[in-house]
Amino acid sequence: MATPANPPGDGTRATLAQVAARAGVSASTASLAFSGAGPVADETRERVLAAARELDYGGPDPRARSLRTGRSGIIAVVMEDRIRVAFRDPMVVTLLDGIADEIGNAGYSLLLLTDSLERAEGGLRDAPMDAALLLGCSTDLDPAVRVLSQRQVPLIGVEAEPRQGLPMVDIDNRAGMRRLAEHLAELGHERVAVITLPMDRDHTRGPLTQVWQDSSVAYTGLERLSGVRDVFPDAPAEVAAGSLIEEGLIAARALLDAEPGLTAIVGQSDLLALGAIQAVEERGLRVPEDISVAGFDGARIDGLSRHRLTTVVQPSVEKGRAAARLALAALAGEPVENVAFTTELRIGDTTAPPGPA
Amino acid sequence: MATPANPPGDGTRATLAQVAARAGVSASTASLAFSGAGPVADETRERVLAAARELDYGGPDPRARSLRTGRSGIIAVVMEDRIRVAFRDPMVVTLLDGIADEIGNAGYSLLLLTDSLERAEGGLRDAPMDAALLLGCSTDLDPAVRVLSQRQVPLIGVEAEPRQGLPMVDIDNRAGMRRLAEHLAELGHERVAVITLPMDRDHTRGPLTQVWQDSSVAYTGLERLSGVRDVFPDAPAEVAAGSLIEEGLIAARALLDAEPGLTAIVGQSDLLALGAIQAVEERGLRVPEDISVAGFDGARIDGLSRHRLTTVVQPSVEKGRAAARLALAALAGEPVENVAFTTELRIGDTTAPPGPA
DNA sequence: TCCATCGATCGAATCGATTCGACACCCGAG
DNA sequence: CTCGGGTGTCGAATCGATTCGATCGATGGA
Repeated sequence: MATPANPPGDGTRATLAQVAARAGVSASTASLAFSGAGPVADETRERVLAAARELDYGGPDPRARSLRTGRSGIIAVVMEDRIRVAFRDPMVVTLLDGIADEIGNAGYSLLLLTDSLERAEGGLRDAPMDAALLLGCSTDLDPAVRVLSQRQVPLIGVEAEPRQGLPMVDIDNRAGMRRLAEHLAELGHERVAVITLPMDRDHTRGPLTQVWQDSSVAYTGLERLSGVRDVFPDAPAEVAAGSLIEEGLIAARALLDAEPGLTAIVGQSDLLALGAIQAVEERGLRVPEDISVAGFDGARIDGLSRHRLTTVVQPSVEKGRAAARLALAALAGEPVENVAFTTELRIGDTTAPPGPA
Repeated sequence: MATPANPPGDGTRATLAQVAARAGVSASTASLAFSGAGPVADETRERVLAAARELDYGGPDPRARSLRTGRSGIIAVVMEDRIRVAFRDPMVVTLLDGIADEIGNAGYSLLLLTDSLERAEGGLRDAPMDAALLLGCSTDLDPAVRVLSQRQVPLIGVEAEPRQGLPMVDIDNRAGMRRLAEHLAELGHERVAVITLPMDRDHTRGPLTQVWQDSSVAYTGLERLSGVRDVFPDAPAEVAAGSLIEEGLIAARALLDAEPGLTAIVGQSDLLALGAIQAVEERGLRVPEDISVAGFDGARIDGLSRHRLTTVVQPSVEKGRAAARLALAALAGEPVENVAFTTELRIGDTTAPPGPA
């Protein structure tokens, strides 16, 4: 205590070895004192911690630790879109929340990556990570998958296209949509149209063409479409440029123009459906009396609408948790298996029997 | 090519040394071949890369690299709330987008941390990072600041309470709100009320009391309040439990009940203001004819309202970029100085002279 | 013809911890 | 009195790269 410690703020961090020296113990013992692994006398531990305090030592360097242990304590989430875009979708946010919570409880932190920018350095190629979760429904993640599996990073997919050797978390998109479609059919609807999620990376709008259906870039969107067409084989579909209210509005306008006899519109997400409601109402029509509208997700969207949307509820937070658990299992060397959640039809007040028109 | 390389998928990553050996060069040369620093003959580089391919080597291990170089390539963002909550605020999302974009361009990745959980391991205490950005307006981040400065991690604050030695990015909350209040005064308003951001960590609702104002837990909220009170010294204020539409709705109902003569409501965020509009309209009153409503942020909130909200626009993405640049500057050893952005009043159609009532 | 220079490569030290095996010591049981 | 079994501590090896200085030819100008 007489000798002045490291001049505070001299820029050079103290090392464990220095702390150990000052406490009069070996580096190994000091390490044990910090990590708690292995037996250390209380008195010794105290001395080490005191020395650390005097030297302003902030604990073992994560870099060195991770080199030695082979673990960085980081799990990455890879998204397709940039944050501003991706996070406008409440499903992405809740999913991420589930992931963060679960890995946080296990002592891991969340690294946010967007694959979009294939920069020379940084990101996918260089960032330390113990595992990665791939978000998104398109095959656009292919390059990311390649880079990361080359790095031998364990990968988990969420709503990704099924792919050899990629464990996944998914929901029954098709069955859920089929149940919704059946609900509409039972109400008596015959002319039903769909607003789909984006079908290509360019986020092109327009009527869904055969080309898109074949190229199968957007797995989730096509699955949900199939669910509706299981019941209404000829249901027309309009592709939106994003899962957003205003996109739903745009797409619904197009549908209302192109399909005169329409009695119901199904959005592939709740936001799209809300946009559709706006489109219907701006024409002076009523929901559900004149046109029924339904969505998908069960998003809790606050204050957006007077209606309680009929929708297919998916357990988004749980999906995130499950994906995180899969990653943790992979890290623990346990076997990982695909996880599938089921959805549930929630009937609100936006669907009703078709009007007399 | 005759000798079989590492059995693919044997679980053990090849090392740079093995690659070097196979290519018949030293490890140093192999390192140079990968990093591009230093002169390497083309032919040699080719041989190294070929060997890497044969051994299925995915590039230098980030853990080892970061130990040696002292850089992890990670910049952390520390938030107060959990993701699900924080990301409902569009300002947080755009801010984060700016940050991610800027640090991404510099080859860094973004680590998302919430300080809330002071777990024994993981997170603030253990995660590798080269710098950290602190988001949020309360002094609740104190423990986080302590832990991180002990670790000698360079810190940058965003909308944080001014604090000794913490470089910051901020906006002129008070001046912006003052200008908005002046706009209302010019229109002839005299009875103006405010809906404030949460004032304590518990997110307590209710009329703003002196206790809250003194404890000064919510820097941004108090600044914005001062701006209004510069013009309307006695403006009553209702504290919301979050920057959400439904919270604005709740708070505005309380204000409308408690303050009969009210002619204008100022929300401290656009979401709060939108809630206020709903509250006004659900009483059969019109905006702006009967009651004017204004917000703060200039958030682009899609499809939420028929109105164009009068608001104070802040450059949220730029704020994020600036914070990121500050962090990068700190890492480069350059001097970092506080950055302040100015806001701009945007007059929409939700403010008008007070009604004849 | 000689020496300074540059290009290409290599050896060895280093980053800061964790961890395995060994060692000394003390206790109680036989 | 001795031996087995904990405890507490230490030494040394190790994780996988980066990087500094040295070496060695070849080149080119004087």
